[in-house]
Amino acid sequence: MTAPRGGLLQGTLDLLVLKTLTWGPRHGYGIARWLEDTTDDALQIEEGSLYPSLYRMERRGWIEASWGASEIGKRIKIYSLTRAGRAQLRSESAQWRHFTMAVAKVMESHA
Amino acid sequence: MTAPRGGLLQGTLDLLVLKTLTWGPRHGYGIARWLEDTTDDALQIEEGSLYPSLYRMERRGWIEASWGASEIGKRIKIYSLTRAGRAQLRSESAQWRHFTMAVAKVMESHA
DNA sequence: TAGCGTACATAGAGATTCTAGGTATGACTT
DNA sequence: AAGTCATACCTAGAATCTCTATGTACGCTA
Repeated sequence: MTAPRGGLLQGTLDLLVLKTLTWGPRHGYGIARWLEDTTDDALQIEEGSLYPSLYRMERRGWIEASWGASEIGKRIKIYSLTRAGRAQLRSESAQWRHFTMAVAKVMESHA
Repeated sequence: MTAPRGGLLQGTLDLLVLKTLTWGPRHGYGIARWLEDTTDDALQIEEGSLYPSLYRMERRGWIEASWGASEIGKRIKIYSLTRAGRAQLRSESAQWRHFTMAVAKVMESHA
């Protein structure tokens, strides 16, 4: 589902997660809640999309994880941005802007 | 993949093609050229993405095709929007705006 | 006749997202 | 005490889309 159509996130999940982590380390569940809150639930973060995404990005060296405990005493896996992750975020941000501007040119075309 | 990440079009190809056809019937190759011209080549429309997309949309009843001839005498397949295609375009347009606005909220967040 | 642009088509690979399950713990309710 | 809910992580497999690579065909031009 590109994005794709199957999925509503259309390939932007990594970008969204990386951006979220610029506000400090967070665990997966917390990232999902923050994204949903920030967008007034316009974005729904499915766990079946989120955890594989986190795993991919960790493997690529964009984020790193450590185990900790939440305020209510639950075991959580805390992710933070690496230097490479910051670079990746800059790159994906630029690509996203470039892409959406191109789509906007088409959608706002007249004639 | 999309959206997707493998692909640069992230699942928006159908939307872009439907929008292109609001300016009148066009053949596949012409749609690709128009999109590239309109976006100053920011979007590259691969034929391996375009033709399957046209097939899908024809099968779904969003566009319909008829054979014709180009100005230089080549056999071309001319697509036009159906009523269902116009409805689909309105729907996908709205979803796209909704989605990009949500992403923008995240990307422009501060804190 | 070699090359280029036009024009359509498809198979298979690659990538991402989603559905649908599973495991575990603590807090709160009945 | 038992049931339910929210928190929290994880994974397999399906679905979908885009891309790479390739093939066919024709007309023009150098």
